[in-house]
Amino acid sequence: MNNNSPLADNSISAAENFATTPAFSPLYQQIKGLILQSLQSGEWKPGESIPSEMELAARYRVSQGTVRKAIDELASDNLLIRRQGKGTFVATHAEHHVQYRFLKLVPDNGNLDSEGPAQREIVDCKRLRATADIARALALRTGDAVLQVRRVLSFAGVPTILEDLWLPGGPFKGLTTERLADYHGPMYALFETEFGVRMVRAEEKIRAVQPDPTQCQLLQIATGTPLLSVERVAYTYNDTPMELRRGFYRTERHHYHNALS
Amino acid sequence: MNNNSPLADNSISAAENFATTPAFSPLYQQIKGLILQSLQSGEWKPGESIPSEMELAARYRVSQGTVRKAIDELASDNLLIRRQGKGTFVATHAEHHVQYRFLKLVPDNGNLDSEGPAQREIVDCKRLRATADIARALALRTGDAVLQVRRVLSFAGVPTILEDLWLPGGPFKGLTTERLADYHGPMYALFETEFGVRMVRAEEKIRAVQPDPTQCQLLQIATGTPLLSVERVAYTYNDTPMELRRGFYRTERHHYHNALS
DNA sequence: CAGTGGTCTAGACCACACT
DNA sequence: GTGTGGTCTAGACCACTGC
Repeated sequence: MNNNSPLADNSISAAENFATTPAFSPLYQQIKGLILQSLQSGEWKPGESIPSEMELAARYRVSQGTVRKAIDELASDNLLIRRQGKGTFVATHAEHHVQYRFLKLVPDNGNLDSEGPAQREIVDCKRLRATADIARALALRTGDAVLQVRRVLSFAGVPTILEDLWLPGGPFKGLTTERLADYHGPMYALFETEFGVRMVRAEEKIRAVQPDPTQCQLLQIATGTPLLSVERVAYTYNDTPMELRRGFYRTERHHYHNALS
Repeated sequence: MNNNSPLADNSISAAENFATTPAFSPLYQQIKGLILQSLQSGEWKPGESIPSEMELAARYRVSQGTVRKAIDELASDNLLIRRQGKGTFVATHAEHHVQYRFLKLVPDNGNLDSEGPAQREIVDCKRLRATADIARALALRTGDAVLQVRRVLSFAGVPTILEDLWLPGGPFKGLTTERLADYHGPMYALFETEFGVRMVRAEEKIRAVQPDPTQCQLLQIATGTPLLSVERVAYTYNDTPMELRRGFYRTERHHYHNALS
């Protein structure tokens, strides 16, 4: 038996796998896991192309079709991007056409691009110790070091979003106000290039809230204007939470858009 | 050439199709369209099973793999549901485990089921003529007959959602307050069984708003309590809008949950 | 047991992008 | 032209369901 195979013994041939594996896992799922490992380890970096289907098939000693199915799933999870004739690429937040991948706020007329580039103003950035609820969200312990960032996003000159972010201190060691302020582009793109942290998915909890005085001042709104509260936890690979974000959106001329199916 | 084929001439064989079609459309996409037609025409009804992959392959004169890919896409669009060993079924809103398929409001602790069954109270139901904005949303003309429904949903006895719905008069001829009030279950399930209208996807625009006095009274809230405004347009097959719904959600103990990827 | 969907393979050929 | 992903086929066998 060929123990040099990158796959576990039970997967060297499909037939063996099917016949003998107790907790059955399809070959393509195992391939998917191996590809995921390579993404995680940084073997293939965001924006780069991964090896061709034929190469991967040879590497994993399976048919092209099996690799294809693995890649298909990763592509539908938005971890990879297929481009016919060119190759398969690692998804990134740094490309212009996916600028606002996780931002679902859109103008009532048109789209965010039609309002020109967003102005990003860093209000504050400091290190502190995690409170209980922040620690829980980030899978840390209470008192662990975290980074807190407050910023305001404006569209067409109108302050529209106020956000507080909390990041785990470890992975984001070295992040400063200056570094944030100097960077013009999606924050998640900076996280990728500077800290090797790729946000892969997120969950949001949305509420309607009354603003407090500070929020009113930063967003330049009257005290009676209700705000959309958007609490997001963003995850890297392996469902590891890497960011807690509390956003407050003005919704007089914008709305949060969601497609259901 | 076999003109009795259910497929267009350019699709009788894959080779011909590939070689000669000007606006190239993959075979499996065409099959997908044909299956969609059968769903739309009611040949296969919600909850029923469709023919097996082998049968469909014979019917459309393609390989099982091609049918499979067509069904795969329809299943990922939530139009069909595959069950290994049993068959492929037409999706429906009438099954218990998909009760709240389009409702994204969940309790801060637990899920909607943990709060017991929702109480649905029909406040109002009347026919009227479409205003300009309602007509636009439903692809009707201003002044066309529409049905307006107002209802309140309560969870654990607490009124939580106030909704106004507008439905096109034609497809929903015969819908009355009584019929709605007597039906205990998801409204979209009633639409399926009584009117043959299957909601397939929807889009929502979400805002934070200040409630008006009527809303305060129906939801039993203080005038200062901000509400989540959720405006939904729901579509049947062919992207035909079939419902406009304006919901107002209380978010003191619930939140709108959204997963991003 | 038979019938269904699910996985895997091997091979052919097409569409697209680059050079 | 060469190499990439995309489509299609035919056949084998596995896993799950229900008779």
